Amino acid sequence: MALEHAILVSLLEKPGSGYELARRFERSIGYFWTATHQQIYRVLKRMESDGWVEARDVPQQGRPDKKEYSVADLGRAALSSWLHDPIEPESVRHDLAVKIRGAAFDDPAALIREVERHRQAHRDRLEHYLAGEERDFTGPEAGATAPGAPPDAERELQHVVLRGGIAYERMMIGWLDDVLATLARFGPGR
Amino acid sequence: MALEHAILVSLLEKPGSGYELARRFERSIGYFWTATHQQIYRVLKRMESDGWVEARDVPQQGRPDKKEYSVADLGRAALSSWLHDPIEPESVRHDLAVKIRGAAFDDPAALIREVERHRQAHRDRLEHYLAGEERDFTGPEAGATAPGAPPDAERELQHVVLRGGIAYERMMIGWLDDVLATLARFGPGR
DNA sequence: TCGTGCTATGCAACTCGTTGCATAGCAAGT
DNA sequence: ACTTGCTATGCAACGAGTTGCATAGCACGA
Repeated sequence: MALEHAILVSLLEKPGSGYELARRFERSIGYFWTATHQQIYRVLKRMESDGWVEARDVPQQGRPDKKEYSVADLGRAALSSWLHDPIEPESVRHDLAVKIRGAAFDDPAALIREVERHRQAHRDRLEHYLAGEERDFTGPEAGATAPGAPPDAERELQHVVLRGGIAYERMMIGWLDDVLATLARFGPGR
Repeated sequence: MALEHAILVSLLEKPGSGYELARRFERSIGYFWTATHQQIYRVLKRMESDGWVEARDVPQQGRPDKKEYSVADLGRAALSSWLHDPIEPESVRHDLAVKIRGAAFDDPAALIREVERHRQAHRDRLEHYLAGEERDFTGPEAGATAPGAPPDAERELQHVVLRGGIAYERMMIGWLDDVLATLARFGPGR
């Protein structure tokens, strides 16, 4: 399980509340990990009772109070130990691939719309990633780090992960084009 | 949930026992879906009691008997209805990406070996996929289907899914090279 | 004959993740 | 006054998926 570790990384990058974490998991962290607020609150609670993180009540004006979490020494140690443990390469789960093979026993042409919808979703994500790259990772050349910005290593590693997301979306778009061309060959000739 | 649907597709391609299904999930179906024998047995049982599949006892010589499952009408209908329902594009989970961003708070150089291990695993899978493609999808040209072989649509759709696996592995290898180059920049200069 | 290993099926306990629902403060529009 | 919507946290129940263990037949080699 890596959710706790994803939370540790995110809190090290910047402390925040459960709610804030949930929103990050819809954006930058969401490039490679997803979680609902439920799961985040539950895991945060466990992490707090394990001494991995510490909570601090922060009153806010115009909004409900929040609990701001930050990483404790035990959490840093746990992360470090996990980083040094080897993990297995992830196994894949593609509903869409099941559908594509299943289409052989139904109407292949009926799947075209669905595949087009997925292609569009991946195009949207790609645009979103590219906009984020433009915003966060272009501009001041190496060395000229803006004040308050994260140090070089952190920035560079965030960037390479984002490039992974971009490569993934580009690959998917190309493959879905291949799928569409294949499905088209069975639509009319059926 | 698509496990039941993945099982339906696999049984339509060829009837088989729970054990045989588990092995297919380690090979061709495993390109895009994984499941342990536990899950398969449990789901098969539910599917049988729902009337989606039918079991037939098959005595074997030199081996324990097996229960061979095949798809019933209700199962075919359930698959068809699922195929016509839209699904959400899958969300991603990459432990390795968590580690890479986490490396900013530890020793980036220590991650190099792990990334190299993953790169090798993806190279192995790519080789495996390419061998499968060579074996199953080259040779007799379109139209000249061998006797007993699955019909054109089934074959073509299996092939396009395999091409997806190949594209995925190639993308991963390329990205992991990018990751290694990035990590290398922080190893010596740390 | 004893261990190893493959086929074949299954139970029990657990963790992970999702969904539905509930609460509560405050802002802004109608 | 009422509704809508955002921040913020949480419970309860369920379903999906993993892990450890157990059983049993048979083959094969040391």
